[in-house]
Amino acid sequence: MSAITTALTDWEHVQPPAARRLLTGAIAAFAERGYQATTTRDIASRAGMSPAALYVHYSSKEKLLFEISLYGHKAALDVLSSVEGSTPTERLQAMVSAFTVWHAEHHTVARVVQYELAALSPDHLAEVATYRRSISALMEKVLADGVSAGTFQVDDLPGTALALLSLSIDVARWYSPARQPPEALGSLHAALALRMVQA
Amino acid sequence: MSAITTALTDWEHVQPPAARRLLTGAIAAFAERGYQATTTRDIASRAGMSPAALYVHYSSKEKLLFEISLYGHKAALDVLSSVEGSTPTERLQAMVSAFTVWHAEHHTVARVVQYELAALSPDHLAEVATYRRSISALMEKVLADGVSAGTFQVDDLPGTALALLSLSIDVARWYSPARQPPEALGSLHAALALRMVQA
DNA sequence: GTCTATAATCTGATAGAC
DNA sequence: GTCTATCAGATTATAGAC
Repeated sequence: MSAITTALTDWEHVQPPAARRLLTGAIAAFAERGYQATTTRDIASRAGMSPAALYVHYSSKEKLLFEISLYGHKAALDVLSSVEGSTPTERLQAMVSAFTVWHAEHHTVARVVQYELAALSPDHLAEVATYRRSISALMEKVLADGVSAGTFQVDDLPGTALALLSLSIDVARWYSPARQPPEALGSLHAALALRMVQA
Repeated sequence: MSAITTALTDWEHVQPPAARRLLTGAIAAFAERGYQATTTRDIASRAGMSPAALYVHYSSKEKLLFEISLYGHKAALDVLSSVEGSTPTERLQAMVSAFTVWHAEHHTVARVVQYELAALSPDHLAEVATYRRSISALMEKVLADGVSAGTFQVDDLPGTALALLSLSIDVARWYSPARQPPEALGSLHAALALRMVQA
């Protein structure tokens, strides 16, 4: 597990602890009810503080969302880019599996990353959009490699890449830990993905 | 096109016209910014009315959301259940294609249907949940039929059915008419779906 | 760095005239 | 059935004491 992925798991890089409590409280609240339905009082009370204390650590509610979204996007990109494998087949399976596992394991953060983009300021949205384009590019690259090698047969490359990402991203919408372990879901999606593109 | 699907396209069954203008305005607003970020003033002004006029036609903002969500769920179920085909292969392709086309063509309503469930009251959520279970059951049925007939090979039936639905549902998240016609996307998804389950 | 208190604004919804 | 006016409460954010 890379440094950034480990960091996302415990958020220990967010200092001081009060700022971390606010951030993890905000993640839980945003994932549960959405950004707009979450109040600063709600976030502060989850962190055991008064509403005013939030503004010592974050200049606004939107800035808190941005911190979560930015770090979440970095972690999601890291998960895809740190995959290893000597063939396109191996890499595609590892990518789809890891991306699905991440969306299941971190489904609260993933929900904020995937469904609260509209609440970001234009500047902040532009910044996370660069990470989103990198994620799409990685998926398109492995498909192109497989086509070149003759192991994949893909008619619509951008469309197929988007469909593969959809499979993992949509996990954030419905996943609940009670349903199944993330790894089982990752294996299923990796197998389905391979069948979708195999020559 | 069945009666309910035609009706969803123009909402002519919503009477009087003032109620319809409020409802279509609410769909646009909810899809654009989400339910919580949309104000009753916003909805009313899109319909060319004062905020107070909304309450002559709908008893609350949540009731308006429920009307949209309920009818949207009915239409989505209708799209899946009115599919024809003599073999599981034909029916699966037609179902995935039609479900994807519906989510692209009606991506504003679909966004409300798929992403605003948390804003519904417990009673209203329970009512739309019955439609959601029917949708899942239809997808699981066609897979089971294909397995029985020997044309499909499916290891995890509920998981694969959910993955197939995900492919279409996630369209509501990213679709923009500028990107591609709904039918092209439907064909792509139908082809990918078939490869996912073919024996 | 946290608190209490509060400013300034916005929210869903209602009252009553026309 | 639509309007203007408004209520009662909630919202983000700030001021100033400790």
